Amino acid sequence: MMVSTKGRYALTVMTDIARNSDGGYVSLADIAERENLSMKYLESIISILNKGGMLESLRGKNGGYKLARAPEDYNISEILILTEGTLAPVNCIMQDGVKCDKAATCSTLPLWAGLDRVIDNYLSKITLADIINGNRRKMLGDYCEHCDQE
Amino acid sequence: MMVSTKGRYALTVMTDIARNSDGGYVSLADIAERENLSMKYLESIISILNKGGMLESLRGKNGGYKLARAPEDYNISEILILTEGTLAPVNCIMQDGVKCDKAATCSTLPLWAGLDRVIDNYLSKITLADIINGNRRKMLGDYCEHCDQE
DNA sequence: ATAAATCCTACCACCGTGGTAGGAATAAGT
DNA sequence: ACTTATTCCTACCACGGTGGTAGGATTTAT
Repeated sequence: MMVSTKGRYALTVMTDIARNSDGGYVSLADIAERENLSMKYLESIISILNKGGMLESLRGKNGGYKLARAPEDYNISEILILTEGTLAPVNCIMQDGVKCDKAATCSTLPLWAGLDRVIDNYLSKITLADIINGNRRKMLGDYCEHCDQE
Repeated sequence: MMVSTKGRYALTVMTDIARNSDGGYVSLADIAERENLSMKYLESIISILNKGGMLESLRGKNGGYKLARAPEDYNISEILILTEGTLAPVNCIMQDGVKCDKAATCSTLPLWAGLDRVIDNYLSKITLADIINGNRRKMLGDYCEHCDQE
């Protein structure tokens, strides 16, 4: 598995804030309660999002978090890369396409590089707004079972 | 990261056997030496491949392993699923598309399902023969930098 | 009989995952 | 000024998977 709870919860947090903000700050306690997740654990994840510039925060009473940009201006790839560190499907491919030292003679490298591209291409084209709006056609593409009826 | 050394080495083993077999059996010691990998560790991986029907084995002197089918009849997805257990990018999607219990109300599930499909679609269309033949166009697709010159 | 191989079981160090705990700093409302 | 609600920060920890290692039993060709 490539995306741990860190990345998944980060996305849950982002969508929760987007849905419940209406311009103001959303408190961590509210998010944790709504999403039924540990507030303490969420704290460590939201801290990454905040330091990474995905959120704006306000301390003290009535404080909380809100999105730094509009939902359509976040792509899923950047959120997951920030929280997970990398989305590379294998250890022999690092960030920014850097290869391992056996790369020159490795016959399987093009496979991993291709897989990496396919994954990043998919995730970078989907936005936070797509998730909030339930854009199933964009997320599931030709595999969407119900898109024809919708 | 989604594919550990288990899956990567499995693929290395399969390509090594395909290239060095010419109908006969290839010994584990030879594979380990050629690929510069621990023979003992490879043993545990090749055992999975063998039990999973990917290989045929012969014990005793002059024994070893050979492919059970032609290289073009293996797709990469099945090799990796056998060795890794699953290729699902997240824990909330299991094998065969089974979803978690919050699936009905989960707004991020279509994203993960879509990602899962994209990955499986890519890996199931590439064969062992493609890797051996260095079919960069198929593996790297539009991202292949050198395909135009080839 | 011997050598060369697969096969089988057991063991282990390390690190990432998925948390928990406690308190310090800050801001708003009274 | 005080209280309350909130973020922020540091430290800690159990568990399981990864990436091996070790030793021997079994099988087959020569």
